[in-house]
Amino acid sequence: MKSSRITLKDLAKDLNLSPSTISRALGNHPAISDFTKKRVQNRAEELGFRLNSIASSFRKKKTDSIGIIVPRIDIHFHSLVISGIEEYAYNNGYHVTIFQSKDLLKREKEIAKILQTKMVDGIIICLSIETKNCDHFKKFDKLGVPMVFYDRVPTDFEANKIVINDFESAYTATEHLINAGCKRIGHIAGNQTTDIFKARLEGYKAALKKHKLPIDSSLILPTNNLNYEEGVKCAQKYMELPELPDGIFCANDYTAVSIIQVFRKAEIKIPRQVAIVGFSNYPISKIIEPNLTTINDRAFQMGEASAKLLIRQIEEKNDFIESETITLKTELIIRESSAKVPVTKKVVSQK
Amino acid sequence: MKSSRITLKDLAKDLNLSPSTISRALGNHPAISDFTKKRVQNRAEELGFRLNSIASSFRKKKTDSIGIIVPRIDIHFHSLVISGIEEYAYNNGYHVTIFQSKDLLKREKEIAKILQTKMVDGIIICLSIETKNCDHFKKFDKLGVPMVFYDRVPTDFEANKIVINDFESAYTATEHLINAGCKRIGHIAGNQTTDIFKARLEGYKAALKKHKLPIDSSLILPTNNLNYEEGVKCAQKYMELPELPDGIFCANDYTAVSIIQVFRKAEIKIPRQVAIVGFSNYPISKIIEPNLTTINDRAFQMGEASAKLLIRQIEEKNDFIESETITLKTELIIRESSAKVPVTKKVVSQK
DNA sequence: CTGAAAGCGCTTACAG
DNA sequence: CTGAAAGCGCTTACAG
Repeated sequence: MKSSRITLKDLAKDLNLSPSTISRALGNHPAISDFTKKRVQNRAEELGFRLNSIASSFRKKKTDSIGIIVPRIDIHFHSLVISGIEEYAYNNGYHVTIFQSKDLLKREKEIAKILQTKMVDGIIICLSIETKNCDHFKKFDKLGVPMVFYDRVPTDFEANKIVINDFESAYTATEHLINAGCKRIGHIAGNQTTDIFKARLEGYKAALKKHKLPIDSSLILPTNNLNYEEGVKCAQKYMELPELPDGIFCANDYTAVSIIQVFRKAEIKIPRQVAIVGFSNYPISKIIEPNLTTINDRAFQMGEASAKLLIRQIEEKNDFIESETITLKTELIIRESSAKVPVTKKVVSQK
Repeated sequence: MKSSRITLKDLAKDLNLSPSTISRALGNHPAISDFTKKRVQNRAEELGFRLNSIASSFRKKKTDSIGIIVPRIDIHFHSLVISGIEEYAYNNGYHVTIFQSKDLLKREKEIAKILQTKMVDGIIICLSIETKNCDHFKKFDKLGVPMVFYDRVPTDFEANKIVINDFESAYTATEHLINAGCKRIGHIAGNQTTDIFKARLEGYKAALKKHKLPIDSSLILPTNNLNYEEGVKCAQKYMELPELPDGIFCANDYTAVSIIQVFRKAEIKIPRQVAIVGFSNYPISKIIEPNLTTINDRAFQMGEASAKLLIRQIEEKNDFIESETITLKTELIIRESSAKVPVTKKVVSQK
């Protein structure tokens, strides 16, 4: 059934040339005459010859493939990152193979083992939420396979990282609320075992301190996953307080949206009574009413930057660089949900 | 820098066994004694030996890899499908390599050529919006590489397809509006060069006919991409009519959401004055107020089914089957946006 | 139950 | 500018 493919040798026989010459002609080797190249390339096209890139990879010890490990593909943030990776990789002759850890350490370890056999040229990873140490990735260092981590990155070992400045972003978001006139600012915090959410909480606190506002722990509500349902619960907790906050910085957009909806049902005016700022610039932030002020976390660019750094490391093999960390500039997108006084639409870039 | 990997031959020498035996022991071949297997496997683990699966694929002419071509990874529907594919593939020993056509025929053709060299065992494809014929995929048939198409599938040649019944789903959605008491039902139609959107329009018309309601072409609004902005324009067009429709079946959720928002701003009551039904069960359909009645299009299951069918075809090589088409059951999820008379939450499965 | 040998389809250092 | 030859790291049909 599987009709046998034409090999490079077949093509060589057909053209009365050696396999060496065919290989070089197809690879556009400078030593081959233009006449021969044209002849070979035309005939290859005619016969529908396709190089067996597995054989080629095997011989060259280079697969032109990048392994990606993400918690889940269907989380919008990760799908944007993957899209950015694929785009950059494609334009540079690489292809991407994707694995989902499902946020399980066990599965992440399994995938790491599989990737060691797949001979990928490099790996891009967002750690699972369960991952506390990166021993299972150390083998890649030994094998000389470069790795780049994004978003949830390791703290226990030197590694290439693409991150945003969560502290600064949170600081900027909180300061924006302060500038809008808020005095009692709450924070819906992400899981405090994860560094990025710790940093967002710290940024929030720092902004309050800077502006001499008290840090009121009753206004800081912890969550596990920052999902919509947890947001609803947080909104209810705020409503049970003797006094509502007048601004809330949420560690992501889902909780921000749920707060808006619960408050609106309770006839609490947004932004007049409570101004809201989210984090991530999810599509819903442009649709929810009022539109949500939020932080653009550069998901697509994070993917591009990850792929770019990884491919550079694959191709340069610069022995003097131990690791690189690239911090992307975020952007505060100001929309209606924080406009205590009506503002014209504007954007504040984090410096 | 790249420390040389341990090969199977090294392991053989270390254990004083032949490479044949090592290969069989690692592959759990029945002819090898349990004692030898244990010895080999333990020593492999000790030395951190990892089989070079490129060499193995090359030799076996089997890569255990599936190529995926989607328009874009960051469209939620596709990210769910990919997630379903990855999940099923992973559990069955395959990995997935993803390419984005960006809805460009030119790029889709490029990717098809690349995949011919990559020696993938099979391919899953959602056609680009520009694709009118599938000549660029015919080569895979010749090479004996199975293909499965989902969602946007070819009509010009026999192929394995995973689809939903768009006609029936649209019929069910429209009939639901009729049962809710609507008499003047509009439809926001998708690009009519795409079969699935043609089918949704036909299903809508068929339901009206069945219930002896007139088909009023002024209520059928065409769009190109069914995006939010087009939805806004459609809403405005409806408002310019001498009389509003009392129900609208939208070919996707984005346009449904935009209609809801524009109408609400104009103080048009939903669902009392106009009932709305969407299509796809996007996350936003649960968040928008009122919650959106919609069709669950089984994106994740579509991915699972695609992978399952593909892997079956890869492994069975049944020469008697020309092609298979699997139609997934959709589900009408009834929420507030269509509740002319208040209903308790329920779900109607398409039979 | 184990081994020797051939070979998968390329690429590349070497030679001319 | 082109070719002969070796070999990448496995697997498997064949032999014992």
